[in-house]
Amino acid sequence: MTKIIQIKQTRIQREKRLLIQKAALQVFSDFGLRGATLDKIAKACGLTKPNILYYYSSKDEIYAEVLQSLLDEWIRPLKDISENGDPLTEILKYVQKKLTMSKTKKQESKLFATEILHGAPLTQNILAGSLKETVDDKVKLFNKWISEEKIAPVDPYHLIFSIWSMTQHYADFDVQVYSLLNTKKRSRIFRDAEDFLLTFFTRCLKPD
Amino acid sequence: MTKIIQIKQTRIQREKRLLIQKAALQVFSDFGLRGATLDKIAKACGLTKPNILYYYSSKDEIYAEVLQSLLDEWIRPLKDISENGDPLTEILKYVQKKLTMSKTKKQESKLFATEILHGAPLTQNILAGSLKETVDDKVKLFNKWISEEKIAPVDPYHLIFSIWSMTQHYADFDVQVYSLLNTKKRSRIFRDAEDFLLTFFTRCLKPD
DNA sequence: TATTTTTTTGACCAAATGGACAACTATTTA
DNA sequence: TAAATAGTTGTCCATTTGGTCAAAAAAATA
Repeated sequence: MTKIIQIKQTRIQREKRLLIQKAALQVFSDFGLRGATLDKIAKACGLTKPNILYYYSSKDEIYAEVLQSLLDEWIRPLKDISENGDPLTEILKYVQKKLTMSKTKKQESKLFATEILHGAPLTQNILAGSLKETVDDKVKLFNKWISEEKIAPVDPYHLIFSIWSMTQHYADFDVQVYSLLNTKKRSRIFRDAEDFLLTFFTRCLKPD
Repeated sequence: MTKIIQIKQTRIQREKRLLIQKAALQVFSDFGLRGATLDKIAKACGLTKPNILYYYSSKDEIYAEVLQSLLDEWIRPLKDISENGDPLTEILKYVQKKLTMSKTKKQESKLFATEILHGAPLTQNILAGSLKETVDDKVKLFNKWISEEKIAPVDPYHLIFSIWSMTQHYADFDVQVYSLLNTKKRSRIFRDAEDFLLTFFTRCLKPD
C-alpha cells in the first residue's frame, strides 16, 4: 500500500501537462498571477480543477513552470549574436528576431513583463544569474566591436535595453499601439515597425 | 431622517481621500488591480477597511480615480512639444522629460503599464480619445518638420512609441535594469541613460 | 453647551478561491 | 482477463476578500 515514486512520465501526463501549460500561459498573461484562477485555467483547457491539481500540486507551481520554460526561450536569441558575423548585421538580426517574437509570442512577452513589473519575485535569481552572464558576455563583444571601430561608441548595456524595450513594446502595449494607429492590419504595423527600427539602429550604430 | 446629499467636501474628506489615493497608488502599482486588497491599502495608510469604504464605495472606484488622475499627468508632456522651438531640441526635451518621469514617477509608470498590459479595461476610451488626439496632432507637426527637412524622415508614430518605450523601460523594468548593471547608484544609471538616449535620438533625427 | 452632522470601527456576511480527498473509472501490464 | 496502476471528478473545507451595518466617537454648528 506504499506509494511508489513515479520516475518517468506516461503519455497522458505529457499531453495533459502541456495542455495545462498552454492554457495557464494564456490565463496568466491575461490576468497576472493573482488575477488568474484555477477555475479559469481549468475552463481554458477543458479539465476539472481537481484534475489540474493531480498534475500540479499548486497554482504557484504551474506559474513557476510556465515562467521557467519561457525564460530559456527568452534569453536564447541574445546568445545567438555571433562574434564572427558582421557587427551591424548581427545586431540588426537580433532586433528583427526580437520584433518577430513580439508578434508571435505576445503572451510570453506580457507574462514576462508582468513578472518583472511586480518585482520579479520568482525571477530575480535568474536575472542576476544566467541572464546577467549572457548580457555581460555580449557587452564585452560590443565593446570589442566599438574599440575596433566597427560600430559607434554607445553604452552597450543601454543599447541592449533599448532593443528590448522598443521591440517588446509592440507586444506588451499592443492595445495602445492599435488604438493610436489608424491601420487595422496587424501585419502592416509590424512591417512599419521593422522599417523604423532597422533604420533607427543603423543610423545609430554605423561608425562615424 | 432623510439623507442629505453632500455637495462640498469637508477638510477631513479632502485629507483622507488624498491619503487613500497615495496608499492605493503604491499598492496597485506593486500588486496590480487584482493583487491589491483593501486590507493592504488600509494598512498602507493607517486607516481601517470600513473607513476607506466610507470615502470610496468600492475598490474599483479607488482604482478608477487613481488611474484617472494619473492619465492627465501622463499625457501632458507630449502636449508641451512646441512647434515654435527648434525641432530637434523640442524632441530631445521631451525625451528628457519622459526619462525624468520614469525616475520620479515610477509607481505611476508601473500602474499605467499594468493597465495597458492587461487590456486597458478602464483606459481604452481615453487611449482612443484624448491621447489619440494629442498624438495625431504631434504626428502632424513631426511630418511638417520632416517635409521642411528639419528632422530626418522617420515614421512619427513609431518615433513616439520608441520614446515612450525606451524611457519608461527604466521605471517599469527597474528590477531587471538594476540586476544587470553593476552600478548600485540609481542616479548614475539615469545619467548614463540620458546620455545614451540623447546621443541616440540626435543621431537618428539629425537631417541628412 | 446642546444638538446635529460627520467620522470611525468592531462585528458580521456572502462569494470566490485554493486545495484535500475518497470514491469511481479508464488504462496498463502481467 | 485479472490485478495493478494511473487518471478523473463530485463534494467538501478553510481562508481570503469585498463589502455591510449599527452603534460609538469625534467634530462642527447653533
